[in-house]
Amino acid sequence: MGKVSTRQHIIERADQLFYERGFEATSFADIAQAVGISRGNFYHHFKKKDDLLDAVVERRMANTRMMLDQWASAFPEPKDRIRAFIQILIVNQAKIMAHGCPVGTLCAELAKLEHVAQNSARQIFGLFRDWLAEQFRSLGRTQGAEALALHLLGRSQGVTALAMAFRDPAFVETEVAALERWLDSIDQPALPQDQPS
Amino acid sequence: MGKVSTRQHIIERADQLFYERGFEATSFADIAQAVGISRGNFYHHFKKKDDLLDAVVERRMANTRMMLDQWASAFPEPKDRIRAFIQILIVNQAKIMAHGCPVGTLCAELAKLEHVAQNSARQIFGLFRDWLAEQFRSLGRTQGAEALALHLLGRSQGVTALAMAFRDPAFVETEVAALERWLDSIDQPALPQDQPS
DNA sequence: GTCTATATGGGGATAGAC
DNA sequence: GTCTATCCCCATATAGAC
Repeated sequence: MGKVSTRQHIIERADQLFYERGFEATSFADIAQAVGISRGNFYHHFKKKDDLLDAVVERRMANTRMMLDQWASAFPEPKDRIRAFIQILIVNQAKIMAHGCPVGTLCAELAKLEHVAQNSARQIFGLFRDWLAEQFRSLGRTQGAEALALHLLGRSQGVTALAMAFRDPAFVETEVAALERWLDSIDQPALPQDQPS
Repeated sequence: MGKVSTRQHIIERADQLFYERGFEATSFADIAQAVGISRGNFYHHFKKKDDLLDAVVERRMANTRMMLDQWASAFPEPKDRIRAFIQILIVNQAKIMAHGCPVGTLCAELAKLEHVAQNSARQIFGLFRDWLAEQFRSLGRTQGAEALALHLLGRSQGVTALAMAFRDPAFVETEVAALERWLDSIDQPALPQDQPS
């Protein structure tokens, strides 16, 4: 407690800078300066930039899991849990208008670089997809749960993309309201006690 | 005719490479090689990389205008025009899964770089927004036309984002079908001959 | 207009002293 | 674990011959 390790400190700052400026555009000099260490010290903790990227992706995975667990604890109702997901767009509105979605923009950048870490980055999306699908299943949508999850994930990605381009808070709020109406309109079938055939 | 100017050739190749690899990740050496000229010759045509970016954005603007005009000529019905927009996701499916949307990914990259060309890039989105809004207005949606346009633009951006991350053709097709159902469900009010008050 | 140098700077990465 | 010093490469950009 109190003081985090230098390694952890590097990962945190790199996470932030990769998000704000992008992976490639962030140099070791940038991170070293943000952390307050020399560039040389850097290589004691991470041999290659890709190693650091792996650590950052791992951190984001862990943080995502924590956030999803927290929502699950805080909200017993699946719809409230899904609403919490939608509300990220409002809670992080300023950051999203400035730098987009951390997951989406990283995946896009790594795809263009044909970077090996593409697969790990996509798994963060996978966490959201699976968690959302679980909530839709709890709502009785046992069949199309994954499609619903991907639909919602896509809708939120679309909002972040245009939020970044146009920087219009009103657009974000309009779309969030539309998403919440969409969620409310999801029919909640009676619990299937008897399953035909 | 026949042979395009070297300048034009550079712009075309840069356009393609900026899309496939990203703006920053594409070097003059890459473009020079693709065009088949020396790096030195390059600077005869463009003093700075940013000048080339401007030219590429201008080209994309012009190409977008041409495409929209072409759709307007080919389809008299607004719904068919909007359908043509939605169908880009199918027509360019392979490229989108590999490199995303050319406009969205460029805007995202420039936003992170805090690049001055951000404003020009966003105007490409503006072309789509305004053209789509006009189609919705033709459908009788005189009030919420722009919101509908942004909604559709956002939905399509969301599809490209997840298409790039998951590379799942089935997802794209499912979402395109959903978008077409959404479009069909847009009520087409009777032409407002008498306007209250 | 096109080429071959070349200048200059920044990036990732290493060696080795403390 | 942290530092300074350094290597090497590649990027943008320039100068000047053809």
